[in-house]
Amino acid sequence: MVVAADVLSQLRRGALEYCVLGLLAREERYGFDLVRSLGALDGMVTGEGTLYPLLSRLQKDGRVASTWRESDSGGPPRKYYAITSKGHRALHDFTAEWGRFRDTVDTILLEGTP
Amino acid sequence: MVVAADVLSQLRRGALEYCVLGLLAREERYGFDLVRSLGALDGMVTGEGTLYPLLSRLQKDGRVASTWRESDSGGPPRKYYAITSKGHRALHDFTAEWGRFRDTVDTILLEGTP
DNA sequence: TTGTAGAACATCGCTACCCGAGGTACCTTG
DNA sequence: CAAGGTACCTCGGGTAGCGATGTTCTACAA
Repeated sequence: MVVAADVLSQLRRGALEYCVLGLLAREERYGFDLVRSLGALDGMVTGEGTLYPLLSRLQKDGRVASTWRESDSGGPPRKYYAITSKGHRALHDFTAEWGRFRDTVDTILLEGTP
Repeated sequence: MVVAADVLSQLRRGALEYCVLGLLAREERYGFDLVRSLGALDGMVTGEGTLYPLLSRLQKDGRVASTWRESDSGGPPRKYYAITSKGHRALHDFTAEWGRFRDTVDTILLEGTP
């Protein structure tokens, strides 16, 4: 029963998807690289079993587009993902939702533990 | 396919539990009242089908304790929930986790959409 | 040449939990 | 007594994160 890990696992739900879009909004990325990047961020530890299905979902919904490209440093080819205009719109909408949600949670937590 | 509602539904996961603890940290509450209070908060719309199982879980884990009390304005008896010391500790720990998680998401979203 | 290691992709089954729908009991009011 | 609001609860479905596992490709060492 690893408490903190489980708590974060639930917190990531819904947000992780848009964090990936946020990273892709800056530059193209391939899946394995995203796993490592997210793993380095506080509270965003993920594995491939999470990210690959997530990326498939994003592509299926047209929020990202992918292109295969050879690795520049050996190894198997990489699948690069780029955000689409639909993805940009989704990210924009989520950012607004997130702001409201975040403020609500902050208010409840801070007023609850004075 | 109601987009915003689904997004929020996922976001609430994990956080809702501690928002309830946060509300209970201020004063005792009964379930139905919590449903109405949360419904009035931005991004926290919930139903009884969400809240009652959640309260049962909290009690099972010893983070809240309940006492039946008669209604002071007619109607069926109410089950009042109070936060326990274990609940306070859990809330405290989560608040720290939440702070880190929130900042990480904020950073990614803001840097992604300049 | 073989084999070992790492990079990079993918899928499967498990689990947690949010949610709508439905159900029961209590009390007041007409 | 019937109707409606209050307040409790349960069930089934769906979604998404996660560990385990598998596959392919390249580089490099023995």
